Formats: sequence, structure tokens, C-alpha cells
Amino acid sequence: MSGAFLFLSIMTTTLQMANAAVILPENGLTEKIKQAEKDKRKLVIKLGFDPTAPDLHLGHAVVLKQLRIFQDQGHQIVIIVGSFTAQIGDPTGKNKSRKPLSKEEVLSNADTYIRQLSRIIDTDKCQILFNGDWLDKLSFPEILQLLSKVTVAQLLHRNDFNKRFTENVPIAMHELMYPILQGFDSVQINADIEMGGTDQLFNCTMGRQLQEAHGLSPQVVMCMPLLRGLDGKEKMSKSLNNIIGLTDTPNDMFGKTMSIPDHLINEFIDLTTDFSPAEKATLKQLLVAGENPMNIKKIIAANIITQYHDADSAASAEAFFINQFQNKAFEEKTFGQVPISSLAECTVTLLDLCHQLKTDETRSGIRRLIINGAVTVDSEKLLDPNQRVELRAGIKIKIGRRLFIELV
RNA sequence: GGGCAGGUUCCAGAGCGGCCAAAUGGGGCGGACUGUAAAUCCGCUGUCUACGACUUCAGAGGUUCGAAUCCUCUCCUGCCCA
Repeated sequence: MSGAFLFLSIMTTTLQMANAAVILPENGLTEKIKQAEKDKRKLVIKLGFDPTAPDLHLGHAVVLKQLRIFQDQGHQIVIIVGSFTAQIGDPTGKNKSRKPLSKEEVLSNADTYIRQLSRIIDTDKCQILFNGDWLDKLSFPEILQLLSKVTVAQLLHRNDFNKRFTENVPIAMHELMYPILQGFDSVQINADIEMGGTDQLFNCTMGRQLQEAHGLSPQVVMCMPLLRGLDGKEKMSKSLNNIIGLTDTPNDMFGKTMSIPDHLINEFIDLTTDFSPAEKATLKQLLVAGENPMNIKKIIAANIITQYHDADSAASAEAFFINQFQNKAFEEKTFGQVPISSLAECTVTLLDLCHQLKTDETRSGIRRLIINGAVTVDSEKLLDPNQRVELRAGIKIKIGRRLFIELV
């Protein structure tokens, strides 16, 4: 390894830390990289995930982009599918137990997860392991041996457990095992670095402890900041219904980005865009200088879409947004087309019609929408759910803010 | 194992025999407005064949003209004691 390579590594190391919220130990990353060079080997970088609800979003992307950087430097990424630990469910931020997944569900979820991962990292070069492969096989004596390495006080020190404990919220014994098992994964694969969000800090440090107890060199823990979701308060998470999904359509990505509260803009500039540090700084300055936040958000939105789709999609999503929401000029092509033939024959009232166009609502819900003035037919607001509607090609129906339909 | 306190609609949390489909807050949705699917304001928020009907307050029974509210048993949780 030449000096040039070393220099490059140090450069990128500095760059890598730009976004990281926590690196443990502080200079551990540089140390690891030096060591790896000396031993002429790749670093083993671990990322674990639970094969439940595998919808990746921009919050995950923060970690994944970092992983990509490591990968581009030639390090070995190891994805751990928590096929075993999914039976417990990560207690992080949760207070509910989870029902165990079947083998098939785990496999199919892992599959969709990995497909989504491939949008950011090269999954062909990743090693993908299921932790059930080793955790299933642990004998009870081995488990006890493992448990003896961790104290109750340590576990209760962890925020989630501590909070639940002091608030008298139940904590089941097996939940306490989650961090330990996750840590054991690090032992198993001899990880050099474990990545995660800052909510994974405790779990990751458990890996360090167990590695040491097993006579291994402890991994470096690298936690990325948690991106907050569309509500501007909670972290981005599927269950909070505040995500921008990696597989969202360009139009949705654009609209959702526009809907973030203004105070979240800087966070999004830092964590979701791929602008250079200088460009990021410029954007932030513009904001301070009094630029309309809306325009900054448009720039962010376009950047995000370009990353996950392409520049053309970004441009047309912006055009769509401006037309549909800002100018309220409903262009025909932006309406989803629904053939009249697909509607039930008994469709006679406005209520019937809307109910078939928006199936995720109950009839009562649709009725409310109509009464609240959310339904427009050919630009005319209709308020009577029972009024008859003549079905003919070309009529344009708008239900709520986001559903636009043209009958054909 | 014993004593005590609890289990309410998406969440938190009132209600403690009729005025309860159930306060209040959060969330969600809708409308107005706007600089935006920001902010702010207002409305809606069990289901339905809808001026009425039906099903909800852990589960099963019971008392009563009438129960989320009272009684019995069961399940679940926390606290304290052992």
C-alpha cells in the first residue's frame, strides 16, 4: 500500500465523519483503517436489520450512503438479517412485543429489503447472513455463558429500558436479550465496524463488550444521526407514517419533501441531499438571507429525486407539483385514468362513485369527505353524497388533496 | 403464592348506573388562507341501506326498565410483600 493510498484514506476518513453523530472510540476509525492497511485486509463492516416491514426510507439512506462510501473504498459490507432476533423485536423506542415471523416471511422480507438496498449499495458485493444460522444453534450453557458477560445494571442503563422500567411499563426478559444477541452477531462475524442510527448506540457498544470478552478486537461503532420525518418531530419511521420511501414515486417524493416543516430544512440539506459541503453551506446561507423556504425545499426535492430516480423525473415532478398544487391548474395528463367499465353497475350516487375510486375509506369516511367539501367534479364542489352522478367519459373527479381521477 | 392498583375508541387519558359513540389532548383527514402538501385558523374523526339503526369501553356470565359504569369468575399488566 502506497503513501498515496494512505493519504487518500485519511482524507476520506475526515470526510466520512462529517455526518456521523457518534464514533466510538473517537479516533477508532482511523486506527482501524491503518490497521487494516498494515494487515493488508479489508475491514468488515456490519449492518443489521430486522426482517419486519422492510420499507426503506430516507432515514435508512443516511446510514446506507455511509456504507456505500466504505464499500467504494473496497471494504467488505456484511448485512445481517435478524431472522432470529426478529422474534424478539428491537425494543428500541417500542413498548410492544412482536409476533414471530414465519420462515417464508423472513425470506421474502429479506428479499425486498435487499432489493431496496441495492439502490444505494452494491448488494452483489455484500455478504448477507442470517443470524438465525448461529443463534438457533446456541445451547443453553452457551447462552448462560453469554449472559454472564453483561450486567443487569448495564441493560437498565439503556434509555428505552430505563424509561420503561421507571414508568412501570412491562419489560419482558427476552427483550433484555436483544442487545446481547445483536452484540453476539458482531462476535460471530468479527466485525471491525458496526453501523447504525444513533438509536443503535447501545446495541452496538454491546458488540464491543462481547467481542472483548471473546478475545477479539472490539469493533468501532459508527452511528449516523436520525433523520426526522415529515411531521418534523419524530424520527422517520414507517410506523409513524412520516416517511419518504426509497421506492416512492417522483411525484410523491416531491410533494412529501415540500410538506416538511420549514425548521427541518437544514437537517434535510445535510442528511438527504448529495450536494457538496460547499453547496450545502450556500443553501443554508440563502435561507438565512431570507430566501423563500419553499424554493430551498424545491431544490432539495429535486436533488432527492435525482438520486433515487433521475433528473428528468425530478423536473417533471416539480412541474406536476407547481401545476397541481401551486397553480391549481389541473392538467389532464396528471389525472389517473379510470375506465367506466371497471365501475360497478350500481354506481349511481356520488357516494357510490367516490367509494369505488378511493377504496381505502369506509362509506362513512367518504360521506364525511363529501360533506366536508373534499370532492370536486369538473371543478365544481359537490356536497350531497346522495346526489346522482352521470357516468361519462371525460369527467374529472378530485377527492381530497391528492387523488385526481378522470373517467374514460 | 398473598395484598393492592389497573385494563376505555389510532395513541395518551377522562368517565364510575340513564344527558355516552363516550370529555380533553395528540395524531390523522378535510376546508379556508398562503410563500408550500410550511405556518395559522376552522371543521371532521365507530359502522351502516343515515333526521334513524346497529356494534364498541380486556373476556364470559349476572343484577337492573336501563351498565363503560354494580356483582361473579377468567385472562393480562404494574406495585408492594413472600
